[in-house]
Amino acid sequence: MHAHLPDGLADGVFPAGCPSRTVLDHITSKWGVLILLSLSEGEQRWSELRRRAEGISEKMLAQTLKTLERDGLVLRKAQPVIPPRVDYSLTERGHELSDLLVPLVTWAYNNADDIINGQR
Amino acid sequence: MHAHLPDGLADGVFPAGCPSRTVLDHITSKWGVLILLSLSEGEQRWSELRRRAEGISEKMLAQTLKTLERDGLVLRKAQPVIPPRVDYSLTERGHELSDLLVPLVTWAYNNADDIINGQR
DNA sequence: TAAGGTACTCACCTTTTGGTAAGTTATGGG
DNA sequence: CCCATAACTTACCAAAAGGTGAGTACCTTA
Repeated sequence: MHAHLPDGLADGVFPAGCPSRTVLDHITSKWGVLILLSLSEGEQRWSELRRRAEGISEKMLAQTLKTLERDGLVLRKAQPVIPPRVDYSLTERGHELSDLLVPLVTWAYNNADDIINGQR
Repeated sequence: MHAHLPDGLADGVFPAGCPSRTVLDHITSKWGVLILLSLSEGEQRWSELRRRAEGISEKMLAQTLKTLERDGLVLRKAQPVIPPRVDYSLTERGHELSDLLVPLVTWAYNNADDIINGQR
């Protein structure tokens, strides 16, 4: 009936030093989720990402993009022009992930009001 | 081909004060995810949760469980016995959510090594 | 009488996270 | 000559998250 955890986590124990903990932290970080989701709609420039992930600071945008790029989830294409132009997009792996993230965020979006107002 | 965002988020903008931001923060919090996942395997006691979400402190366990309970995702059943016995389980809404969280964590678990070692 | 078990809470302190404002780069346009 | 532009980086500071160790409750068992 319900989804179940992979064998390695079957007993529900999540080892503290496990790489999956680190990855989970990256992909569930506040700004990480928002950027991944934004990019799931297509390639975008730095300034566009800033606008779409409303409230993010330049510092956090840079930091988050670097982490996602190192993780092979986001691709950075810089054009050697002045003023600079940099396009960000999801890698194949990033798409795999965002396909799982989208239903989650959609659920959060649909249930947010009920949850915050303490209904049901 | 790819999953897409709900209409309210169609332009990829996530309003800063939006309730869905708050909910997203709760359900993607480091310990929140782990507890939700652990409970997806069935009802558990406080001490069992402590053990399974390896590394969590009592303070964070209490705090996280309170948030999840307030959000209507986790049910707290306290039995009036000494020593105390409290059982935690997912609500229906909690199950809906964990069904979306499980594939995400499974993906993270399967890809963690490649991501951390910078492969692909 | 004293210790043990369970599920907490609290006060205090450290660590991490994140914001702000300034600086950087190189070129084209006025 | 100088300002605007885009995509950053840096230093500094404030805020939030989180750890530690102690304390609490109450009954049961030794």
